[in-house]
Amino acid sequence: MDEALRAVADPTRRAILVLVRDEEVSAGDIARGFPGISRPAVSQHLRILVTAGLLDVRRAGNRRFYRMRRQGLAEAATFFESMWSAPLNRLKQVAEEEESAEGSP
Amino acid sequence: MDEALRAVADPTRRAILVLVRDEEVSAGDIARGFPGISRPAVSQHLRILVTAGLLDVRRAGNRRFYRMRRQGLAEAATFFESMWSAPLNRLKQVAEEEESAEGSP
DNA sequence: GTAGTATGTAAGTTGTTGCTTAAATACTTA
DNA sequence: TAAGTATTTAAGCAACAACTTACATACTAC
Repeated sequence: MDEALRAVADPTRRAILVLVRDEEVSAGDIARGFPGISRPAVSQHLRILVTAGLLDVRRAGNRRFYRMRRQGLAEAATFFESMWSAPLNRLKQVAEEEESAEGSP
Repeated sequence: MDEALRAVADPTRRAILVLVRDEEVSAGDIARGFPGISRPAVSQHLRILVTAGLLDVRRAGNRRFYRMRRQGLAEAATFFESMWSAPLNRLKQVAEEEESAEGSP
C-alpha cells in the first residue's frame, strides 16, 4: 500500500492511470499522450506503477499493453477507508469481485 | 488534491493522521509518539499536513492542538473515486453478460 | 540474415525531500 | 521582570526522485 500511495502521489503517473483506466493502451500510445517528457521517462513511470501493483501488463509481440489494475488501487484506498470509512468502503469489495470475475472465464 | 496525495504518501505523516483522527492532540504529544525522529521533524510534517488541508490547528496558550480534517481527506480521495466511478456501470454490464453466458461455455 | 519498429535499461544530472542541530518565537508562571 | 515550557523556523546535508541522452533488447518484416 505504501508503494501504491507513493506512486499515485505523482501527477504524471495519475494521468497515466486515467489513460489506461478502461482499456489497454500500448507503451507508445501512452508516451504519445505526454509530449512534454521523453519515452524513457514514461517507461520508468510505467515500471513504478506496475511494481506498485497499479498496472497490469500484457506483452503482445513487439508491444506491451498496460491497463489499470483496480485491485491495486483499492488496496491503496485502504488507507482512506480506515481514516474515513463512509464514501470509500465499497471500493475493495468491488475490486475483488472484478478481479475474480476477470480471472475465471 | 495534489498536495494532499503527496502529503499522504509519507508513512510518518499517515501515522500522524491516524493519531489525530478522532481527537485533538498537541504537537508535543504527537512528537512523543515518534521517538525515532526529532521534534522539529514532526513539526515540519505537521506544517505539510496543514498546508495540504489535512489537519486543523487550534492554538491554546502555549500549545497547538492538531486534529484531522476530514474534508481535506475526502478531497484527496476524490482521485480514487474518479478512477472508480465510471467503470462501475461497465462492471455491472460485464457481470450480467457473464451471468447469462455462464450457461453456455 | 539485415533493417526497422517498439520498448526497456544504464548512467548521469538536477531538484526535492526528510532529516539533523542550532536559534528564534510565543506563551506561562514565579 | 526573568526563567521555563511548547513549538516553530533556519540552515545545511544526505538520500531520493524525475528527468535526460545514449545504448541494449526483442520482436517484425523484408
